[in-house]
Amino acid sequence: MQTYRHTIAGDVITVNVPEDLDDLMQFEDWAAEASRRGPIALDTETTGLSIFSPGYRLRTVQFGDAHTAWVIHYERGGYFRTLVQNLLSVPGTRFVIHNAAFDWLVLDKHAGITLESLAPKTTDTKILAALCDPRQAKEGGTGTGLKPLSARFVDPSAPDTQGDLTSVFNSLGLTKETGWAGIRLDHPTYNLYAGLDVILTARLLPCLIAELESLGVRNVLSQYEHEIARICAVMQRRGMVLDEEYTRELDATLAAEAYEYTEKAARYGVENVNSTAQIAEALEGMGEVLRERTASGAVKVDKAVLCALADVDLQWNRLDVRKPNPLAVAVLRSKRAGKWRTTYAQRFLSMMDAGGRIHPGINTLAARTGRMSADLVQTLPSGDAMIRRAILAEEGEVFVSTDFKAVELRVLAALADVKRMKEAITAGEDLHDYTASLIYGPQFTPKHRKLSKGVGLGKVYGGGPDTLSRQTGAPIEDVRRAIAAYDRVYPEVKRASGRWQREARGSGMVYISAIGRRLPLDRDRAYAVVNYACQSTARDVLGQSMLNMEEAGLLDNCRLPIHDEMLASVPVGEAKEYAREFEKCMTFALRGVPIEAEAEIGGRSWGSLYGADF
DNA sequence: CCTCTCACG
DNA sequence: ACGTACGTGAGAGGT
Repeated sequence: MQTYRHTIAGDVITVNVPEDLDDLMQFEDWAAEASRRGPIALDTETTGLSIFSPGYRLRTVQFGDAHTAWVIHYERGGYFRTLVQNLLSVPGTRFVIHNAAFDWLVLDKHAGITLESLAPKTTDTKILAALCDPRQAKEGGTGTGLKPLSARFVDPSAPDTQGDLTSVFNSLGLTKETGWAGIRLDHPTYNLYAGLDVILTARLLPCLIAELESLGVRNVLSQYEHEIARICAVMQRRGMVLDEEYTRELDATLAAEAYEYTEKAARYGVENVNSTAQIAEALEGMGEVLRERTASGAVKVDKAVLCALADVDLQWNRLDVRKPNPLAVAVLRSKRAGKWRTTYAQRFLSMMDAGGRIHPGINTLAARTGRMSADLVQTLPSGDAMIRRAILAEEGEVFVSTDFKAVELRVLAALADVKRMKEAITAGEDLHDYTASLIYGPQFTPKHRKLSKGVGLGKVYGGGPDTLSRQTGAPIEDVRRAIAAYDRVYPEVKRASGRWQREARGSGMVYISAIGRRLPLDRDRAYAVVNYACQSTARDVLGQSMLNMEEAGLLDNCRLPIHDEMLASVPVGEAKEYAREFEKCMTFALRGVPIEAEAEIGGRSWGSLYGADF
């Protein structure tokens, strides 16, 4: 047995690293005893973060309580492996994990322990921490990482070992990326680090439970978040089919386009199309006047500035108000091709698993409002189907996308009890149509509706005329008229904003959402409470729908939640029936206000829902 | 590591 | 007193 001692919060703790069968039997005895006392802290060390990439390995599995950690070298196989699998399969043994979804998926994929079996036995300290304070560290919160939480609740010096391990990697000629796979399994710092993490997790649990108790956060909210985490982990494990051949062609096409326009930009003296300083200098040399500045005082050279010089709107439609500047055109095209290639095509290929699938990681509590985020696919272009075309439904299936209808506005109508909004919704009127008629009169066009949608949403979140006009492209006079009309028609919104801000000030600048979620406000932008309340409740409306989907047997079809939408893969012959089922799961009343959804049936590729013909 | 830019809801 | 859009992930440049 290798044994390490360390001090945490004044206590000497022990990290045991079993080396033979006798050591493992001691571990077994400890585990039997520890599981009777309470949940066992659990963690894994692996070769990296992309669980589904070829060659990925599970290296160690750690177990522990507040004073003792056991680092089991799973990679050695044999008894090391079977003992871990046995312990994780014992009925009734509970575990506490920090960021459980990651370890669930690692153990599911690489140790044969299904997430369906492990999730019901798990408490996730990251979820508990997010329910105490959902803010990231840079937003003024504690953050929800194990280290910052341990520093606050357990021991201020707890995070120091992290830096030690990075310097060990460096001293071995390894980096932050290669270190996890390359370091020797018996390296002392590696094992100490691995052991400390479970001890910190074990110590964090009672602190966070006490914190939640004192803040009055109900246990059902925590249980609900654990269900959502499990459901999203199932979707992440499934992943989506990548059209590899198409993606490779796309990569080549975008490379050629980027090359062509980078060359053109170079003729005007711009060596690097991503350097705003170079572009500004070259444009000014051509006689263009650049008036806009960024917050830090630099010349602003963004898409809006370049589009104006290229005589196109933000959707690249020709404006015909000036002669297009050829450098602006070249920079726009080169930057877009380059970004789309690296951020989408190449990233898809690099993240593809051995079966040709990609697995977007879902963070179920990413935003301060509780909104989820997904890596890899959250922000694929929607105006052009080229990128989404690379992602496919299952063989013999098609994509169905079911969207809520104006969910944030319906939530607002429910929360703030907005009379005319509720009447319009109940009467089956389209809220954005209604806004458009307020601004443009009954003869409004589809383009008017689109502008009105932006104005309507921006307005309720506190946007002013300038911002709303800039964001939506609607003329400023129209925006002013819309704002005046809004305040007349929906006076309850402003009143609710004031009331919610007062409530928050009375409880340490925290607004408590409809389901009891704590939403901290920034003192100097308390008006954001309207956005927080709507965004957060809309997130939980989607969360409730996801529980409904699992109940209806649709979880295996679900692929990705996207704020107000569920993307699903369904058998081509039964698409209509599935579409109705998804709509049903996303339809219910919120304080008497109907929440409704509409399914769109596409083809095999995700791009088919955005205009692609496949 | 911070800033800027750009993609989405 | 008045007015303020909100929330993400990701790549590249520059300090």
